[in-house]
Amino acid sequence: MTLSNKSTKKNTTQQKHPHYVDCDNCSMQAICQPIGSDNQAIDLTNNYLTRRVEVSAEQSSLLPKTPSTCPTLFDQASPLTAIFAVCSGTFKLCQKNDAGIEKIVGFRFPGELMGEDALFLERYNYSAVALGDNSVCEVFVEPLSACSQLAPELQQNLIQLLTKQSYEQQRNAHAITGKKSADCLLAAFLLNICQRNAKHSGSESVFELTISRQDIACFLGIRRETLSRLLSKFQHEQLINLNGKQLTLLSLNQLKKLANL
Amino acid sequence: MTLSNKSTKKNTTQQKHPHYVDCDNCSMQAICQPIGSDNQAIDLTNNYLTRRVEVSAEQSSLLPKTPSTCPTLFDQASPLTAIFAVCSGTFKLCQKNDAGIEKIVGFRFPGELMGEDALFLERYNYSAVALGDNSVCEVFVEPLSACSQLAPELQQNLIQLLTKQSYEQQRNAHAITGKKSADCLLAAFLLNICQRNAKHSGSESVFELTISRQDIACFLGIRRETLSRLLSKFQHEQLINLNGKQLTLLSLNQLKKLANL
DNA sequence: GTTTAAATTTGATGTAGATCAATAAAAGAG
DNA sequence: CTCTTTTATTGATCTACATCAAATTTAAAC
Repeated sequence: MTLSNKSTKKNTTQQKHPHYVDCDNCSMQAICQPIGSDNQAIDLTNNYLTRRVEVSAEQSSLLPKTPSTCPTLFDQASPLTAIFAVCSGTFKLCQKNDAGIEKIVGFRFPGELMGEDALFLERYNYSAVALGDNSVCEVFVEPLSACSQLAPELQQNLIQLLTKQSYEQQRNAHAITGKKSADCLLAAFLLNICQRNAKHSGSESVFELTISRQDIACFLGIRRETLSRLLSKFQHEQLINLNGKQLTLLSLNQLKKLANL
Repeated sequence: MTLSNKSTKKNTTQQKHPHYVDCDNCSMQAICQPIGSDNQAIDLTNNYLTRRVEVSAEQSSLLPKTPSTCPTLFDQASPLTAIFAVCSGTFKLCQKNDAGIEKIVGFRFPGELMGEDALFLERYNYSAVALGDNSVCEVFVEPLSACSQLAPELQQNLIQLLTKQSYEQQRNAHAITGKKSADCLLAAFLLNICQRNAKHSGSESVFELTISRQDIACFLGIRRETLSRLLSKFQHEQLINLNGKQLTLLSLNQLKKLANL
C-alpha cells in the first residue's frame, strides 16, 4: 500500500465517498511510484507529490455560496502549478471560449488526470470544479520537472503518461462526437461513465450519478428537457433504472447497440 | 534552410503543390532538428528521419482504382513504425469504430503531425489517406526511441512535442464540438482550416479546398445536401467565395461571429 | 417541522436539418 | 472530342430536437 498514515487518517474522518481509487488503477501511477525495481529504489516522489488532498464544497461552507466560492480546484488560464489525479468523487471540467460562452468539456472520475494537458502552455486549459466532497493527489510541476532531469527513468515514465493520456483523450472524444441522435449520444455517455468507474465502483452497470442533468446536457450538447425525456424513455424501455442518484444499466447489450449505430 | 539537396531536387520536379511548409513552421521541429545550440551540435536525425517522401494517388496509377489502392499512408490498427509530418498537400484521417462505421476524425495540413498519438498503443488509431499528391517527413519510432535514450535533450524535446500535440488536439476538437447549428459548425470549420494553412499558403482567407464535400460533411457530422445548401447560402450572403477549388473567406469578422455564438 | 428556492419532469408547438428524389456540373474513360 | 460515371446542387417533405410554458419533485433555508 502506498498511502501515508496521514492519508489513511483522512479516509476515516470522511465516509461520504467510499470509492477511493487504488493507486494501481490510477493514470498518475507512472510518475508517482518510487522508480527503480530493485531494493535500492529511490523515492523522489516526496519532492513533488502530495497525496489525498480534499477538495470539497464544505471547504467554503462559511462563505456565501456564489460561483466564485464554489469548489474550484483550478481556474482556466491561471498558471500551471500542479497536475492532479482524482482520488474520490467527480469533477467537471469547464472551458470558456473566446466569446465567453462556457461549456463542459469533460468529467473526471477516480484514477483520472486533470491539468496534464496544460504542460505545454503552462496555463490551465479549463477550470476543474468538484461535484460534492472530493479528494485528489497533487503533483507539483516544477519539482517534478527538476527530478525528471536527474532521473531518466522518470522522464521516460512521463512520456509514457503523456502518450497514454493523448490516446485516452481521443478515445473518449470519439465515444461522444459524431453520434447523430440524442438517444445514441446518451447511451454512449452512460456506457462511458459506467465503464470508467467500473474498477473502483465494483460494477460495470451501477454508478452513483452526482452530475446534475444540466451539466450532462451541457456536455452532450442537448437541452435538459430533451435529456429528461430520454432518461424517462430509457427507463420505460427497461434500458436503465434511476433510483435517486443510483444509476443502473439494465441492458448493456441494447445500450451498446444504440450507441454504436 | 534545413533541407537536403535531394529534397530540393524533388521540389523542382513536381510543381503541383507549391505550398511546402517551412521546417520552422512544422510541429515535428522539436525532434527533427540537430540538437545542441553550439557549433558542435550533433545530428542524430539521420538515424531516424527521412525527409519529403511522396505519397501520391499517382503512386498506384497502374493499378485499378479501388479503395484498397487509394493512397493510404498507414492503416488503422497496424503496428506503429513511424510518425509523420505533412510537407505538402492534405490528408484525411479515417477511423472505424467497433460497429465498423467509418468516420473522418480530422484533416492534416502542412506542418501538422500524423500517428504521434499511436506511441502509447503502438498501433495507429486511424488510417491516413492522401487527398491528391502529397509529401511527408517520416520519423521512424524505433531508432528515435534509441536515440532519445542517449540524448536527454532529445527526450525533453519529445515531451515538449507530445504536450504541444495534446494541447493542439484539444483546441481543434473544441473548435468543432459543441456547436449547435450547422451554420456555426461550418463557419468554425472554414476559419479553422484557413487559419491552419495561413502560414504556408500565405493568406488567412484563401485556401485551395481539395477536400470533397462528402468528406467535409462526414467530418462535421452533417449531410452533404445540408453542406451544399449552407455553402450556397454563405456565398449569397457574401461571407465566402467559391471558384472551383479556390475558397476565399470574404468576411472573417462575420464568420467569427457566426462561429462563436 | 415549514417555507422558499432550485432542479427536474412533462406538455404543446415550431424549426433546423435529415431524408427522398431529381437535376446539374465535374471528372475520367475511351 | 463524346460518353459515362461520379460528385455537387437544388427541391419537397418529414422528424427529432429546441423552445416556451407549466407542473412536480427535490433540496436548501429558516
